[in-house]
Amino acid sequence: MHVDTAILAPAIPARPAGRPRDRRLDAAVLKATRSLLLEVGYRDLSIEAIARRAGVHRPAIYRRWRTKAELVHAAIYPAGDLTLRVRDSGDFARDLRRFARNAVRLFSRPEVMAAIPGLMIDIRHDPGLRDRLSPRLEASARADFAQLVERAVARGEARPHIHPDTLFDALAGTVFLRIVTAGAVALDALADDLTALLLRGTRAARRPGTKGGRR
Amino acid sequence: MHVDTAILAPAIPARPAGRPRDRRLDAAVLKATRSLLLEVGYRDLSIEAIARRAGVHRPAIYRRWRTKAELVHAAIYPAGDLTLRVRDSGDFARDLRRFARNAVRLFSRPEVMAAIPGLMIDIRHDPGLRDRLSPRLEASARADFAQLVERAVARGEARPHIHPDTLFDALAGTVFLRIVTAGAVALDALADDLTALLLRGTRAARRPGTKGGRR
DNA sequence: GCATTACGCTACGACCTGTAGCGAAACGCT
DNA sequence: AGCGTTTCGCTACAGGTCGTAGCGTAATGC
Repeated sequence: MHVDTAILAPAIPARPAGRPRDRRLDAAVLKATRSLLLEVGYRDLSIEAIARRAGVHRPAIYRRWRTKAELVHAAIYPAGDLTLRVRDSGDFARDLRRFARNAVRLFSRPEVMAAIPGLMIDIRHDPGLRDRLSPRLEASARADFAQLVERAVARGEARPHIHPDTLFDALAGTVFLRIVTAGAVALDALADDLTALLLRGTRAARRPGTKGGRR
Repeated sequence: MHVDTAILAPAIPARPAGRPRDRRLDAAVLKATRSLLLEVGYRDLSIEAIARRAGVHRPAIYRRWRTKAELVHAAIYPAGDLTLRVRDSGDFARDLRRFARNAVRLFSRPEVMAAIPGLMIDIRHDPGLRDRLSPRLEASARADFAQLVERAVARGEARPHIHPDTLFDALAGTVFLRIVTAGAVALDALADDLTALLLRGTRAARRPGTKGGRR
C-alpha cells in the first residue's frame, strides 16, 4: 500500500510520478485470482488465465506482482494473519480453545487451503519470498500469541518455560496437517480435543490407583 | 513392486506377457527425480528434465507413473512411512520423544520437505491420488501409533480418551509447520520441548513438590 | 511542453505437456 | 518357428504457459 511506500522510502513522494495505476485493475485481478484458485487449484492457476478473466493483459499483472506466489498471497490476505489472533480474555484455557477454533476456521476456507501448499513451495524456492510474506502471514500473529502466553504464565495459569512458538505451531500445525490428510471433517471435535490435550497433556491423573480404565 | 501386483491381482501371472520393463530405467528415473527435486524444487521439476537426466524418453516415464506427484512419491518413498514408526518400549514418554525426533529427522530431509507441499497440492487436485498415496505415506504409521497409545493407556501412563490421531497430528504437524516457517533450525530443542508440552500440558503444576525432574 | 509511468495490445522465443506413431527388441505361448 | 504382446528409442504433434519487449496512447507531476 502507499503507507508502506511512505514508511520504506520517506524521501519519495506519495505519488511516484507518471500515470497512476488503476486500482480497479488490482481489484479485478485479485478477484479473478481467488475464483480461479478455487476452480482449478494452485497448480493449474496460470497468470494467463487470471488475466483473461480479469479482462486485463499479462503485463499489467507482472507490473504489480513478481510471481504467482505473491499474487496469491495478496489475493487471500488478510485471511491468514488476522483470524489467528486472539484477545486475552483472562482465561488461558478459553483463549487456547478460541485460537484452535480460529485455526480450524482459517484452514477450512478452501481458498486458504488451496493457497498454502503453493506458497510453501514457492517460499522454499525463493528464500527472499519468505521474508516478504512471513511478516504478514504469521510473524505478527506469533508475537501476539507470545504475549498471551506470557500473561497466562504471570497469572499462574501456565507453566513457565512454555515456548510460545512451540505452542503456536502445535495449534496451527496440528489443524493444518489434519485437514490436509483427512479433509475438513470433524473439526469442532478436533479443536476441543487438541485444546484439552495441550492443556492437560497425555499423562494420566497422578493417582493411577483406578488405572484400569479400559481392558 | 511385483509383490504388490501379486497381492492385488492374484489371477494375473507374475510375468504380464510382452517385453518386460527394464528395471534399470526405473532406478535411473527415480534417481534423476530425487536429484532434480533437490536442485530445482517441485515446481520447476519437469518430466522432460527428468527424462533427459535419466537418459530416457518421456513415454517411458509416463508408462510407469501417471503424474509427477506419483513419480515424486515413488522417488522419496519409503522415507515417509517407515521413519515415523516407533516400537513400544514400555515407556510412553520415551516413545513420544522418539517419535518427535523421528519426525524431525524425516522433515529435515531436504528432498522430503521439497516433495510434501507438492504432493499436498496434487492430492487436493485429484482426490483419487490421496487414496493411492495415503496408505503408504501415513495411514499405516497412524495405525501403529494408535496401538502405542492404547497400550500406554492400558499401562496407566496416559489418560483414556486420548485421541491417537490428534496426538499424531500434533507431533508431526507441529514439526512440519515449524520447519516450513522457520527452517531447519533448533530442531532438537523443538522435539524435546514439544514432547514435554504434550506429556504435561501447559498448566502450571498444582504442587511441584518432589517432581521437577530433569532440566 | 516535458518526463514519467500505466495501459491495451501484439508478438517473440523458449519450454513443457500429454499423446500418437514408427520400427525394433524382448518376452510367453503354442 | 511363428504369433501376440509390451517395452524401448525416437520423432513428432497441437496446445498451452512463460516472462519480456515493444508499439502507440493515456494520465499524471513538474
